[in-house]
Amino acid sequence: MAKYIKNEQMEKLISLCKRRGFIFQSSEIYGGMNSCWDYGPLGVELKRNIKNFWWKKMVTSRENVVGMDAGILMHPKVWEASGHVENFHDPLIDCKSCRTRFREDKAPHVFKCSKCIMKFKIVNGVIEGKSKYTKLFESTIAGEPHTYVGSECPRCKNENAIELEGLECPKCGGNDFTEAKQFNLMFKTHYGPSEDTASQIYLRPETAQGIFVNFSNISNTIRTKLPFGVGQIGKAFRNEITTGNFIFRSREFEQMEMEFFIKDDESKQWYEYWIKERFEFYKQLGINKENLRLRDHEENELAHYARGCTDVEYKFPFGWSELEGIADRKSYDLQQHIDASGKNLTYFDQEANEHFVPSVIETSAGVDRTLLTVLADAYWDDVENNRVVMSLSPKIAPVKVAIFPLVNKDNMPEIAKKIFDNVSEHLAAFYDKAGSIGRRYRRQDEAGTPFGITVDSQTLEDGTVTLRDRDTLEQIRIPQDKVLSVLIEKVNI
RNA sequence: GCGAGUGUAGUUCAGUGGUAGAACACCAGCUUCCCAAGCUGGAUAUGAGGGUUCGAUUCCCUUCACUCGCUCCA
Repeated sequence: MAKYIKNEQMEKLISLCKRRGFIFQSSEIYGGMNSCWDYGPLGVELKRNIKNFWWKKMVTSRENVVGMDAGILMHPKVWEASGHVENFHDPLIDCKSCRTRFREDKAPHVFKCSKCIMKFKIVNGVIEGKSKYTKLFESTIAGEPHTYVGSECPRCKNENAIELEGLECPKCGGNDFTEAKQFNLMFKTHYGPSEDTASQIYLRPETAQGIFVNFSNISNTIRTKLPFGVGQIGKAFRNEITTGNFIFRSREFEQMEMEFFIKDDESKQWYEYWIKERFEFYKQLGINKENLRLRDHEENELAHYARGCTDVEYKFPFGWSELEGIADRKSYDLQQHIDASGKNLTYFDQEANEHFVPSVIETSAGVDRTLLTVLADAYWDDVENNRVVMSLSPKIAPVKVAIFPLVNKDNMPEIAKKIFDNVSEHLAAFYDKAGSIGRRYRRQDEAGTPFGITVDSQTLEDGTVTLRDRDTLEQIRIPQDKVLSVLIEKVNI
């Protein structure tokens, strides 16, 4: 039941996005493309406003952060060094009896001893059952399930005795599976017109590597000292096995990433600083803080090189989901490129007179996810007034003000148009004279336009117009020559 | 990719082996002095391809998309 209501909430939002021109399905006239989305007139403005806000907060307003824009196409060796070629795939198997598909390494592994009756099961890296033998075993062996094979039996003490009996379906308990199939998550393409294997390259699966491979270029040109950061916004591509939840997970998406280079002994302080900053960012976007939370990654969730990772999550209608990850990656990424390229990607500390590889704190956010968050958080049914409202923050609203003549006569359209011409040079504005005033207000409520200016008969007498607030419906009168300055003040709150 | 379900105007829903209908939304005109009012008129749909049939939106096949689950992550 609860699930039904949640889906209904998403469907309302998706429907509004299409109706008002925020987001359309890609290639709709050809039947649509699976989880590919296009941003319409309102969507593109909203997205651009979000990216600009991030850029301002993370790059231009900071003394020690600079920006860059790397290409989507990069040398294939970048992805070997980063570990994406090797690790960015999933071995998946299907249970033949219940047809469930899951990751081979995450399935329960059943092991037995070839010399005695010892038998045990590993589920999610933990030994099931707590006999004295399994306890003994747990303390001596750790890691991926396949590393257990060939170890000493804790019961009969025979060396090289443990072997894998088989996997067990976590759903039905069956043990007959299809062969593991590798799913590589990187998009392949060809560089140049000939499609031989030598020309095979990848679309970047993340923007971060563009920053790491340019580390020397940037640190040499900006002449700044540690700590300093490099921010980037751009498209990334992943052949995800499963996509969905509207624009939440798609194969083409946009990231806003910042790599902050530091001395390793300052990592804790900066990690905590950026977690706080990034959480604050979403609040400043106008997101209700009740719907935001931070979640520390468990030890077993962490990549082997990461010291810590914290997610910013939002409570979507489909559940709590990740918007951004803030990670302490130590010096892993630069070191990988040093090893692979043979180039010296170190930093020279004048005071200590030493070269070292900086550590890095990464903040990695999804543009599309942030946009979905903003939309989901702004949406509400104003039942009392029989309307749907998108309470977008004026900072990011696609249109800041709509300007109307109350009725389509008596010189009101001409006056309103004049105000529009003046305002639209400075703010995103919209002019509408058709239909009843209530209908025009409703349309702007759905578009998330925070303010409405209406020219009425009193304007003809004393030169004042009404200023309507989208959320409260309250109206005040202001002189028509003050419209622009009042709006600018309100939008830049 | 696998399994289950679903595809009719922009949206929500009817309906039929024989010319596809409504409500709301949309557009135009009239009207209208503040929150989806009214009047008149208008445009718009059987996801795509194939098969069976005199005739298919309806029956069959394929495909595409959507929803849920497995999985992954920004």
